[in-house]
Amino acid sequence: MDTDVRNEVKVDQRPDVSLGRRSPLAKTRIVVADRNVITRVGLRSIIERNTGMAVVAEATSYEAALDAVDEHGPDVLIIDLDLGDDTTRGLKLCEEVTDRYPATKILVLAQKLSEMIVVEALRRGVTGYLCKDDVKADELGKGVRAVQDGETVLGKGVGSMVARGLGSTRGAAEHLTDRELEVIRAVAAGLSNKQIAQQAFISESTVKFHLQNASRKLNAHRRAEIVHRASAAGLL
Amino acid sequence: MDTDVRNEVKVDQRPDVSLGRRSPLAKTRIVVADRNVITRVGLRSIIERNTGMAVVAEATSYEAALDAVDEHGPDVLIIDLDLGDDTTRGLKLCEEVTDRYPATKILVLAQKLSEMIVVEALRRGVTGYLCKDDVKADELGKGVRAVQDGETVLGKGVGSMVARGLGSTRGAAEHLTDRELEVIRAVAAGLSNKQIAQQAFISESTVKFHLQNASRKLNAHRRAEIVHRASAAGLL
DNA sequence: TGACTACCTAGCCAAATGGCTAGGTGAAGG
DNA sequence: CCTTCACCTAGCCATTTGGCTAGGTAGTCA
Repeated sequence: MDTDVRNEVKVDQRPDVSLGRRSPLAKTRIVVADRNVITRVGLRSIIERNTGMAVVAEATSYEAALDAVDEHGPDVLIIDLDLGDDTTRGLKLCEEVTDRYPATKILVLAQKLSEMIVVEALRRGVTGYLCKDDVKADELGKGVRAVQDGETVLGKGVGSMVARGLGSTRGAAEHLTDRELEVIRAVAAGLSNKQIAQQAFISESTVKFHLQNASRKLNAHRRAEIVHRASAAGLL
Repeated sequence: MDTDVRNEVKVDQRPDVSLGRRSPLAKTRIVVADRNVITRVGLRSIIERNTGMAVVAEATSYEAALDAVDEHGPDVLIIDLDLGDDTTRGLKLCEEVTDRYPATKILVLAQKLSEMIVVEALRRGVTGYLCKDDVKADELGKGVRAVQDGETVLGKGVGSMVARGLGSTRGAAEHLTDRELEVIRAVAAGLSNKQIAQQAFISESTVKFHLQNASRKLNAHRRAEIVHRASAAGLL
C-alpha cells in the first residue's frame, strides 16, 4: 500500500529540477520521511485532501529517504530527523540533500523541539521547522507551500529558540564530540568518574575533562544537568 | 473538519453499552485521543480504510477525551497518554474510564516506551499498549479488534518490560510523590541540594531524604541517573 | 485505636564532584 | 609550516554527594 521507493532505473530527471521553479502546471511533488506509518498516512491524507500537492514517495530510514530524493527529485522533502537511533544522521542527510539538490526544499517535522537540532538543521539549509504536536492541519499546507517558495517557516517557539541558540554561542553552536557523548551516556547510567574511566580505558582526569567541556557546550554546571540537557536534545 | 466533541445534550446511551457486547451488526465505535492532528487523521484513515470500524470522535485533551467517552460510549478508546504537560493525568483518565465504562476497552498508543507508564497503565485496566513507531498499518486494525474482544495486546518490547516491571518491584511499582518529582526536576535543572532546599522552603536534609527515596523507587544510585530515568519515563 | 502515608529534620563520614591550572600527543587541513 | 581539533593526563582544593541512623508531625483509613 505504501509507495515503493526503489524499484526503477534511476533516470536522471534533476536538470529541470535544479534549474529553478517547475512549471506552474505541475503538481508540487513531495517526499515524506518518517518512521511512523500513522504519521505518513496522516500527512499524505492531509496534504492530498487540502492542497493540490502530491506525495510521490514515503521513506522510513535515512537511506530510503536519500534514495527517494535521488529518484524523484521532489520539490519538498518533509522529514522527521529522528529516523533511527542516531539523530545526528538526520542532520547529515539534510546537508547532503541541500548540497546535491538545492531546488529540493526541506521541511523538518519534529516530534519535539530541541534547540541543538533546530540550530544545526537550519545551519544545514533546512528551510522549515515545525513541531508535530503544535501544527494544525491547515498550517501544514501553507507551510509546505511557503517552504517551496523559498520562505523560511518556523513553528511556534522555534523562532525564539533560534534567536537564543545563535545569540548565545555567537554563531558556533558547538556540538559534542563522540568521546564526550560516550562519557555523558555513562554518567546517565549512574556511573562514577572512576567507573567510566575503567570502562573507556582512560584516566579519571580525562573523564572529568570531557565532562567539563560538555558542561560548557551544553551550558550546564552539574552532571545531572548535563544528562537532562543531553536527554532533552535526544542525544541519549 | 474534525468531529466536534461537545455540542449536544448528553442523551444517556450507556445502558446498552455497559451491558456487554453490542450487536454484531453494529460497527465498532472508536474514540481517538491524541494531541497531534497528523496522528488523528492517520489513525482515522488507516482504521476506516482497512477495517469496518468507525472513529466517532476525536479528542485533544484529557477533558475532551473523557467528554467524548461520556457522550459516545465507544467500544474502544485509542489514546496517547501524553495529552498535556502532566503525563500522570493520562493514567488517572484510564482509571476513570475503566471504572465507569468497563465495556469501553482502552488501547494505549504511546510515542515512546516507558516502563513506569506501561506498568501503571496496565494496572489501571488498559488492555492494549502499542508503540506508534513500531506498529504497522495492519497490526493496528488487528490490535483494536483484539482489544475489543477483551484480549490484552502488547506491542514489541512491551511484554518483557511488563515482566521486568512487575517482577522487580514485587507487584508494587512505586510511584514518585509530588515532592520527589519537584526535587528531581530541580536536580535536572542543575541545582545543588542547598539551592533546592531554599527554593522549596525545606531543609537540605529533606532534599537529600527525597532524593534517597526517589533513588530507591527508580533503582538509581546517582542523581544523574535519577534524572536520566525520570526523563526516560517522561516525568520531566 | 493503630497502621499507613507523605512529609519533615538532624548529624555523621567517606567518597565523588566541580572548577581550576598546566601540560602532553597525533592527525587533518589550510 | 603552523594551526586546529580531538584526545589525553596530572594535581589541587572546596564543595557536594551518597548512604546511613534516628527521630519528628499531620492526615487518612479501617
